[in-house]
Amino acid sequence: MGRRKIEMKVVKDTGCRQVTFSKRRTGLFKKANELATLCGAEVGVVVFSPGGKPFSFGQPNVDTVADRFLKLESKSSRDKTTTTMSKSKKNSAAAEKLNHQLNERMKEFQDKKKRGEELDKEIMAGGKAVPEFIGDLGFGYLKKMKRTLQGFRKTVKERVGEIEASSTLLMLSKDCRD
Amino acid sequence: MGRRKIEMKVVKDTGCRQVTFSKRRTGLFKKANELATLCGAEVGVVVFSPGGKPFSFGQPNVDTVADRFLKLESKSSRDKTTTTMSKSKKNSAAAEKLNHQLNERMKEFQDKKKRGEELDKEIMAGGKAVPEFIGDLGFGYLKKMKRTLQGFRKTVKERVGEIEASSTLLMLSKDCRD
DNA sequence: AACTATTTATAATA
DNA sequence: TTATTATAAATAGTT
Repeated sequence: MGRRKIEMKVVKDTGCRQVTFSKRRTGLFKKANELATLCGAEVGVVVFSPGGKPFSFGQPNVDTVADRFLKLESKSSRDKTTTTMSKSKKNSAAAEKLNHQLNERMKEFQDKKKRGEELDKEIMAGGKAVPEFIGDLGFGYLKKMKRTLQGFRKTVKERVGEIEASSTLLMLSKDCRD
Repeated sequence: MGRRKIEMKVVKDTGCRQVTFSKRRTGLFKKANELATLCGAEVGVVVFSPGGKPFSFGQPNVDTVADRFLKLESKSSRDKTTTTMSKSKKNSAAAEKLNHQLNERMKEFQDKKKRGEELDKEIMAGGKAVPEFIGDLGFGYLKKMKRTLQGFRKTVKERVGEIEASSTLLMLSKDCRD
């Protein structure tokens, strides 16, 4: 969207990143406002700069939207309050919750993927830089990181199994074949 | 940004407004993600459709960002980092940061995993409850969910491969064998 | 759900 | 920093 296409990774140059942050924050808020205006939707956006400075946009205002969302979340995690809902409504709500969780997880993984790529690049920088990089860390730290990575791999693998099971269940149901 | 320029007021036609809402919501979330990615910023977006359905995007996740913002009112913090670090210190710091992030995400993941298991139990409650549950959802929704699950599975599988690669790299280095 | 014709956002530049 | 401008990206109307 400019003179050149840019890679979707952190902008290295600090000054450039600052400018990009400022421009894109403005653009994001403008888009949020347009969505609210055109569709009569409530929209809340909160941005923390890398330096930790908060910026926000809200229609009708951020706090209202954030509160509404947070209350919704805490309510949906306590299903005891839904005793007056019809069964199909409850199921829909549960399904929506499941879908939301899946979306959240997908985003997490996208993020993990990206960060993993960054780590790889960092490690690989300069081709033979790996021993250097690792050399700077210390053995104790490396061992800890190794365990961390192993644990993480295990978690991911377990989760893959669970997802397989869940999705297979859903897909096995009739009327769900395309 | 389309065949014609449109007025910035609520779109009258219901169907058209629905389509606009969907397209622009997607666009807004994409922009939010780009801002977070390019600038290393935390971003949270919450949208309520005119019908009251909630949609959200968050980096690292909406609740965190929303909480941080809502609790901000009484606090202000700032930390200037030293720019005179040695290379090895910088690398250590970077690695530690990465590790910290990884740990944080693992915690998040464990939590989500637990919640997912609970949800699975809920769904499975009564043994034969699944077909019933699915019956209430509608085919269109199921198809969407199926695609979501398929996409998620693919992402997870890819990520497993990447994790393997990254951790193998680290583990291959000498002095890191226990 | 795809597909363009346009508009809009923005990366590089001044 | 602010303004300009050449391109990339988003999307309104269409199929």
